Amino acid sequence: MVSIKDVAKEAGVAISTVSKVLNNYPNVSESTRKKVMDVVDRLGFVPNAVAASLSSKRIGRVALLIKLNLNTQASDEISMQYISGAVHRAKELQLDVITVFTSMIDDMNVEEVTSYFESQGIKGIIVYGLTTKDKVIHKLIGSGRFKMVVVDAPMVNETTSSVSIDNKKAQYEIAKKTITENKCRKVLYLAGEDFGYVTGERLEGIKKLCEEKKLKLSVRNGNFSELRARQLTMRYAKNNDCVVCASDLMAIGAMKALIDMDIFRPVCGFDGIILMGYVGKQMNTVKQDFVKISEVALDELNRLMKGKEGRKVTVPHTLVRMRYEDIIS
Amino acid sequence: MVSIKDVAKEAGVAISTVSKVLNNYPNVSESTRKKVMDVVDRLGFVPNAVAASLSSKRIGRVALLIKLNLNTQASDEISMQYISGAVHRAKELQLDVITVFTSMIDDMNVEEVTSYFESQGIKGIIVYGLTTKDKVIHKLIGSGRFKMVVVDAPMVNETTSSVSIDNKKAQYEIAKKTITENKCRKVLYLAGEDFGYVTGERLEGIKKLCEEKKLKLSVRNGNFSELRARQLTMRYAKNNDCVVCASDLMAIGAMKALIDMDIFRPVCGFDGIILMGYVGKQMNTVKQDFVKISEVALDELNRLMKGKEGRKVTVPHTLVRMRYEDIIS
DNA sequence: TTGTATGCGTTATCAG
DNA sequence: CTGATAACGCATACAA
Repeated sequence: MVSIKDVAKEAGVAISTVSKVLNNYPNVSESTRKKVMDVVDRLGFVPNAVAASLSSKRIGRVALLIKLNLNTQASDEISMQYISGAVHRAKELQLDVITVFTSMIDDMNVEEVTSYFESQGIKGIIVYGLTTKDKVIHKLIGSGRFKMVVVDAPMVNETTSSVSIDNKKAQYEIAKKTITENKCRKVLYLAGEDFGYVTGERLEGIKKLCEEKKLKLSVRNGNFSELRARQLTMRYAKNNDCVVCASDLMAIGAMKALIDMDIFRPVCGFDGIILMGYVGKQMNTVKQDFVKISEVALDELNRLMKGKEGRKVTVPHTLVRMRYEDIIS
Repeated sequence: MVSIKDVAKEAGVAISTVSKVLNNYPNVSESTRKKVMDVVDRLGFVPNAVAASLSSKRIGRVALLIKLNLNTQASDEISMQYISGAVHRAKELQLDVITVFTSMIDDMNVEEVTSYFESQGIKGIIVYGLTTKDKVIHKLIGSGRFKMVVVDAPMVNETTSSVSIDNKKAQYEIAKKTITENKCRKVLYLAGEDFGYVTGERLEGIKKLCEEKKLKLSVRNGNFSELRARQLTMRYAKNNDCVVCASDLMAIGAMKALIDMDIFRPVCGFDGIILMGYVGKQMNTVKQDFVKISEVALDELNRLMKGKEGRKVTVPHTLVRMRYEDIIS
């Protein structure tokens, strides 16, 4: 393995000089800079990230904290898009990212989680899909020990930024579209789980719409579960004109239930996952660009690590209609 | 951050002694071992993995090399299951795993990839979904620089093991089940992509069956693509009695095409992904336990890193029929 | 502008 | 069985 020592020897300079060149220090003459870079290229030297992060208190690595939920197809798809966006952007920003799955830290307390991340040389963390139940993560955010970006949860402080779409607005818009297209008066709304932050925001959206339009609104807790949505639809859809769902998975469950019940009600979802295309019926949904969201999250983390303050960042969304023809490949 | 030094001081022993206790060295008295462990627990000390991997020439870290394929739902699901299995087993084996996505090393040559992994302190790599096109990975395997386990590709040498189900047998069995259930004589087989290793093995399976049963076999290259499968089915299904597919995704494409053509032909798939349950029709398929496969891969890598030789490991599969009722949650 | 020396947290070697 | 001490590869304060 070619190390910085080899480069130094070969270039006839000191190790520290090589280090300075590599890290773009100002006080290096152009001639030695070139001399060193030539050797670096020739030897194909790549700095040892492990050693660097040990030695330096600087930049540090970034962790993507991902929930591994094997029960639903949808979360796999979303997680993968998040990862893809983050990895891509990290490469551009020259940040060293690692992915950490919540199952790895499930049974740890804050101190343990902190030491775990520190033991990995991590300075910044992106949290995807935080719920109010995740006490440990909340403490982690409060501790200020790491720079953090929380996707889809309104956590903001000195060292923490939040990144998400405008959930309230999106829910308002997609429901409005569906409802006006079908002239509905009575709305069945299947909400997400109590512990999710987006649940409340989306609920506000539908409430605002129903107040404005003077619609009758029935809210049921669908818990982001396809099965639960199916049951609720079976039970309550008949007395309503449409089913507005806080997630695509619930929309799928609702739609399949309606088909089995042999009645028609317009259904709309939320997220824009590919699975929607497989259901056979077209449905309105909010399309979130998860790749983009994750890229923005990384930009934001980069900003925080440069010492800036935490803030709230909103990413745009679109309204779409998912069809099988669009997703097949 | 509490370090090994703090533990040593607190326990009144030398740093090296603490290290020995932590790494289960033989020559440590039971009394000091206990004394040290007490302090470790009390202080909540977690060894710094970064420093450890810098210092040690030993075990080292493990990388999971994952293909990020955003075009298909199916691969997301499979990747996530692989990751889940690996992460879980790694925790049990006390191995430090990191996930690396192929997009990160796409434009590198062997030397660069090697330095990249070395710079991450990686000693062992698990490769998921290798194709014959991945020249760089092949060179990596040949180099013997890392201990490697290849999932779903028959690569075996001194430092490389292969882990997979018996693809030939599985394809034989699922096709046999479907064909005998429906008394078929003419079989349309939609094969995987040319570059995939499993493609050839599965093809052997169906060929063996058709020879034994004296069935007429038409093989088409479906390229693991749902769309391609749809097109091929539209074109060739009418003249055949059934459609045997080398992947679930193709089976879904074929089934949807058949529905649109308004003709019935039994279809069977391969993999056992959840998406199968969403298609509306029940289909036979081979269920691979991707979590289990990944666990086995990690066990195998652990074995290699202990100096054992590479070998071929086969994981059992099952035949199932996927229904919506089974996958909804 | 360049080089020297020290430390990051750990493991490994070798005396004691 | 235990404890100094030298690496590991790199960054950086400080000296030259």
